[in-house]
Amino acid sequence: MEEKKTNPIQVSERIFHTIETLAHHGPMGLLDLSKELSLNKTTVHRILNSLICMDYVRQDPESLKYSLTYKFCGISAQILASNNVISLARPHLRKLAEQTGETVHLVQMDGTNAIYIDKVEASRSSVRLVSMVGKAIPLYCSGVGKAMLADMTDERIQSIWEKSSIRSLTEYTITELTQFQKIISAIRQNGYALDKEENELGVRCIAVSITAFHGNPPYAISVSAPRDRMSDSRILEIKDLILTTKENIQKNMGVI
Amino acid sequence: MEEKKTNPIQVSERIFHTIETLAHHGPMGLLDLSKELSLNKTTVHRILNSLICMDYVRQDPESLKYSLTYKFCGISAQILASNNVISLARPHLRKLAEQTGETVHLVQMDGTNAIYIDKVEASRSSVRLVSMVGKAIPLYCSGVGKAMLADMTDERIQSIWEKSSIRSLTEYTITELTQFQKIISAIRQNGYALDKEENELGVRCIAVSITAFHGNPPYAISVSAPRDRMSDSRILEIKDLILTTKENIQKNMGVI
DNA sequence: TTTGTTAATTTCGTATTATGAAACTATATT
DNA sequence: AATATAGTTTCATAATACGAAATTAACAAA
Repeated sequence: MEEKKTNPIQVSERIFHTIETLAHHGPMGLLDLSKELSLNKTTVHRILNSLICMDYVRQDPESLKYSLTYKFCGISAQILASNNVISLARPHLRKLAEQTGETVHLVQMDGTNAIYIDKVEASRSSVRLVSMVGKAIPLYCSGVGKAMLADMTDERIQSIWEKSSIRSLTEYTITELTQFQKIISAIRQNGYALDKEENELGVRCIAVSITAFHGNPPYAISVSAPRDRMSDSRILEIKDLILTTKENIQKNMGVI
Repeated sequence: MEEKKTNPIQVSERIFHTIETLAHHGPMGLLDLSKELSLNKTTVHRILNSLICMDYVRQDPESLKYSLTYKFCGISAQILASNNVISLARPHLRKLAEQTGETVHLVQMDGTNAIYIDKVEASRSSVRLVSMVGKAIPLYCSGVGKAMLADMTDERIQSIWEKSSIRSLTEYTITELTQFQKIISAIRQNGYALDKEENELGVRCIAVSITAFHGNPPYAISVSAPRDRMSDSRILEIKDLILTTKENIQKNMGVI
């Protein structure tokens, strides 16, 4: 039984709760915030002023509401810029997006989630959620997640399955381990994974893992499209393109 | 004389210094970090553990080095997603990128800086810095910055000029206020601003402001390209396209 | 104008909390 | 075996963050 250590700095916990709440709700007033956080309003006021001092929060002089500044985006940009896998994979993702005419994603495994670290939108693709980059998606219900899991041992997969909080996101989400294991074997045979509206209704995607080298975490790429543009026959076309892209990226990364 | 209030929470200051240092340096060991921050190593260790508790920092079990997690990118993504100007402008930026074949940026004014809040790369454009989004650039030495400044009063411009820390980033950077004011008048006449390698050698760009409505901050868009592809005659071609884009975005935003 | 209401801000005595010197552990190096 | 280097843990104490209460500000109703 894993027991999470308690946070050694009380304010730290409170500061980041404040930040996360602001990120989630958008601009908020002091009282709303303190109610939401179950903290004394003085405490929240002090925290906000501290964040304002450092330019992470700003208060609108009109409405007096507090909100996060783009300084967080600056930190995010630095983190992403230091990831050379992104710049390495980028040209290949572009080519794939052009070939398929659909949106292409690059994700990195992180705990029980996959995190979108890059995306290339094809010009004809429909407008989807802006700036997915940074968003997390559970491994068990995403094409990219399953593609990465298929590279791991069955024990590892089961351990991750148990740590995940399995929920039906759509009527197609797989929530039984035995069924999931069958799908994993299929992925191992085919070399690619599918997501048929398991995560979001109306969206299908095809994904392959990128075999990482030495200390790197697992990566995966995917091509996503509305169901109507992603028939079973279309999947077979894209399959070849995405597998070639995988080969090219791995060659470029120095994987044999 | 503006005196910055001292931070009302000591740890808060220290926590964000730690985060910023990690963002800048990448993975670091405890002693390196504590030297860099001029803090007791126990203090830094406690801060890091607090951040690890909340999953903002991870320690590599091999090298024992600490680094930031993608959780910051998640916060950044939420901030950007809540900005409806981005999704509103996106289709127009795409069209412009396609028409020009060059990289198009959307920025938002923030203090004495412009912040990149979106970008669309054209397929043929050369690979530049990955994920600029979130990065800040000074107003005085960027096309987008000058485009936004030209919309303001001369007093406001001077006040921002004085607050900025003017430095020559390249041999073409303008560092004299009188010369700068002449350029601003030219922008007001032409309706667009230029950046001829004032910010980065070899890169030229053409920019226009987006007139914002009610409480919104100023925005601007730009087309950037290597000097070779951005001759004076090419600028005249792009000028018409970017001015039309400006009109279209403003119509779409409800500005008359 | 006065009264009531709601929300943000400031003050200040005090309990709590973060601090950091020192001790400890682990690993590598001479 | 001794020395060096880096990370981790402990604990008495000084410093800090806490929050109840008072204050200010803006607005609405009587």
